[in-house]
Amino acid sequence: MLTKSEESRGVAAERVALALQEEILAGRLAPGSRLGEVALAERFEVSRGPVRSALNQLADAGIVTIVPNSGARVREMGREDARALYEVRAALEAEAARLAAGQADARSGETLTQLLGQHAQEVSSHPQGAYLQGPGDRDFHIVIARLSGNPLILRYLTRELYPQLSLLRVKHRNVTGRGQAALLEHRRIAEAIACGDGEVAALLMRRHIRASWEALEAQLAAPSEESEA
Amino acid sequence: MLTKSEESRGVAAERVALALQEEILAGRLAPGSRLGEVALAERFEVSRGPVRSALNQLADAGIVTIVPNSGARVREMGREDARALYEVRAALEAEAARLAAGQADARSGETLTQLLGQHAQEVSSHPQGAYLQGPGDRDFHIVIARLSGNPLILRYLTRELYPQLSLLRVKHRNVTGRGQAALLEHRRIAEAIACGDGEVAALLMRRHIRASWEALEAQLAAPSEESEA
DNA sequence: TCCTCCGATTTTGTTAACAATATATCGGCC
DNA sequence: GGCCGATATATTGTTAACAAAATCGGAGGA
Repeated sequence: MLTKSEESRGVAAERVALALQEEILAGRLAPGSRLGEVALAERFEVSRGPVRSALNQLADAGIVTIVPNSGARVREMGREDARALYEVRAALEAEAARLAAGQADARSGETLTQLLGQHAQEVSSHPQGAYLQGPGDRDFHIVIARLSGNPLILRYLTRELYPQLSLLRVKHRNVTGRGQAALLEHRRIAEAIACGDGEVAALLMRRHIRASWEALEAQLAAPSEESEA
Repeated sequence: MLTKSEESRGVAAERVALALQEEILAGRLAPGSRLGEVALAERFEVSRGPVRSALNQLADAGIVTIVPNSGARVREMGREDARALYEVRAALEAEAARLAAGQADARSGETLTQLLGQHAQEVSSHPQGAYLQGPGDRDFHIVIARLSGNPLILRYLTRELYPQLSLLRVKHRNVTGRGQAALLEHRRIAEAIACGDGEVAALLMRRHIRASWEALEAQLAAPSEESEA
């Protein structure tokens, strides 16, 4: 199962899509920026065909919006978009936790506790720090999605939800910062999964993501946020 | 919010995608069939560009598989694919039910009971009949997704999960046939939503979909099913 | 008889030019 | 001076030709 095979269609298109996604998620292309096809084609030294394909991919990933006969722009996420995103995330990750618990073997719990050990180090070195932002936290959630044995969930998370979450964080730098609390919640989730208790794992995961949402929502209040109709 | 605006990109592409999806879900294009670009371009009297775009859309919807440098085929869904699909469906629709219950106003419950009244008529006219298959049952689930107030869930259901479910049913004609039971379950779900009891609504919805899965899985045992690695 | 290698053919990936649509600018009019 | 309409520009949608890759068939040899 090639990780990149699905819906790629071409080498150049893939290259452009990857590079664009990287730039958008790094914040170098601000939300709302126009993404003209000719400009992109020149920048990446390809034709407009692959650029078109790449833009469609990114539109599916949810980080650009395409208006027919008008063009593509970096997506602007409003408060309602963010809320909907976190609701879907809660549902899918809670399901992932439930399924992972159902398939818990000895190796699974070991993997999780080991991962959490690494995270504990990182958190203690950055006392009130990032944790949640980098690939650190994400790894925990992705590992659980893997353990769930459901490739569809893993695909949705990595290809749509997480890119959109990263896009959300472009506007609000250094969000969260609730590293300690998150780590503790991760521990309890891992424990429930290791015990094979799917119901508890799902419940804790749902709470964990809800807490993450509430932390973000607090920061989402002040800035000017308006989603166009 | 234009219903078709997202990720369409062009009129011809949209037309081809719609027509192809219709043919695939109607079973006229069997799973595994090759979808050569030139052949499709000639059939629809357009160039290969829109055809390519349409195939990418259908690949995102999950009803065709694209192998780079090789081509597109109508997707063949194995047992594991079906299981993963129903797991995701359970998670998303349970969440939709929960959210719908949380936003229950007077009008919502009325809409649901009215819809169920129609369904009851249909079921009684087709005693042991279809119900689940047509747009009949689907409407119930889609209405709940609408009531959830989460456009993302609605989008996933209509654009990815339900097309894939239809594709599953291509192989196994006249599946389910548990119309009476399903209708009863729908009634109880609607009741929970009308009462504003999100937890119960989510639980009942999850059970409902699990029952649907088990009915399908029973029919999935006999036929030769093998998903390529 | 089976395997391997090579070439021909078909199919996808890419490109550049053409057509249609939307956006912006400028002149006229109220 | 402000608003409306027509023209001009720029951008997307589409097409057809070109290039590269993969598949298929057959010839040659073990």
